[in-house]
Amino acid sequence: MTRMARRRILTREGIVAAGVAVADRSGIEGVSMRSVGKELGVEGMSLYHHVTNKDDLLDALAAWVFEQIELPPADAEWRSAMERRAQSARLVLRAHPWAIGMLESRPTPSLALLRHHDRVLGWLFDAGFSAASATHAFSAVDAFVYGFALSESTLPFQTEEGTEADFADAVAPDPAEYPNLARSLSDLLGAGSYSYADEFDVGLTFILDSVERSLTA
Amino acid sequence: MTRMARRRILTREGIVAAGVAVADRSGIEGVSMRSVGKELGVEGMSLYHHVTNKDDLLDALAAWVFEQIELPPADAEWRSAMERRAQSARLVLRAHPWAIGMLESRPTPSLALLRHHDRVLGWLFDAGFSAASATHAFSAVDAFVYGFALSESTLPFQTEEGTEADFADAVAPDPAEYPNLARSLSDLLGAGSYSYADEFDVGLTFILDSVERSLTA
DNA sequence: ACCTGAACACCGTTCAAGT
DNA sequence: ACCTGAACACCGTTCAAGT
Repeated sequence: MTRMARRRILTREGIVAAGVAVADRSGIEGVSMRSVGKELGVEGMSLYHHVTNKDDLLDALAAWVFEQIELPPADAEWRSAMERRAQSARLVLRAHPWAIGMLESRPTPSLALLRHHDRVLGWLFDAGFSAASATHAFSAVDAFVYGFALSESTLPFQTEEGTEADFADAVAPDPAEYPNLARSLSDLLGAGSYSYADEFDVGLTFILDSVERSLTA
Repeated sequence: MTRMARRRILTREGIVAAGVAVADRSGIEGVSMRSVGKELGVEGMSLYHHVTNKDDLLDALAAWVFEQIELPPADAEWRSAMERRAQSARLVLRAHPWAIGMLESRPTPSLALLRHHDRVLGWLFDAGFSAASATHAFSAVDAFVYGFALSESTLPFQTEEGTEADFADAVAPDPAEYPNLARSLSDLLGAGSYSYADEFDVGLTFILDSVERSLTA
């Protein structure tokens, strides 16, 4: 309609950026060839000149999110590096929750993913981990990070907003039927400062403490 | 067509069972009102007399999967009970990977979920955990279990089938570019008996060891 | 070379119509 | 009361047609 919509520039990068914008706004199910096209002022069918199909576009979205994760330098100390990477991954997945479950899913891993994994293993090898124990540490931390992001994204309340108390009021489990749930909620929220977000650091520390112990043992 | 298709019995349970069958066969994106209807020899529109809409059907599928998870008795010892529950959850999610990410996601938790959570907290309270430390243990284990199921479901090779070596041959990272990845793969697979599935027990032990230590400390 | 419009085989959902 | 057929507004994708 408007003369602005006429652009000669339709690139893969631009399409990915538009896809991220649509997904952030309407979730992954809101991403269609037509909706991403509209975001760029173009028909959905035009995208097929730059991406193979929708699956290719989703691959590109997953790779984009993965590249947002901060990766400490190769010579970093293993534990703080694992921590920084985990914290960054969690923030990225909280900002783009539609990406959880896409990250490692695609059959052809992106080059960024291979580089990323190689560096993580590097930290651990430098610290004296064997291949087996490095894999143990890596697998446990990643499963926890992804799972936490998954739990956080599907939680009925939003973290980081102090609405846990509102949530408790809304749910209010019958103490006769669910005594432990009721006790847990009243203890945690009665204390006044509970935040589910803190569970991330606790869980990560559980894992890294055991990993560290297994190294020095 | 056939006279068999005429049935007077179209129940919510039957619809859920048909939905599970379709999802197991074609994934969650294969579940449509029409496809589930066809599974029952009925038009898709007929389902609306027994489920509110597709979202309601998906809620019911999530609840069904959740109920498949084995829950040890209320008086079980906390650590072995947590372990059995985690192992069962993992097996259920491996059998129905389409359910990962649906389990805790729905705004109205099923009664089964509340009962389940209440019992888990009960084990921990009986062992002397505070509300805070019980929540720490619960959150960490669940994030790990869900995340591991997620990783496992998206892995390029199938676990429990010994195809890890085939996978390594297929990927074969360039040792010049990804030295740590190459070393890791050759060390693990050279030893001959690597199975990604074992990482589940290792990671779970990492977490439960730290939890146990925090209890007795 | 790049974008488009029509077409095809699908969706979820509504609703009037059948039994 | 329960099931259906047509209809609506969507999908992904193909392909001939436009520039």
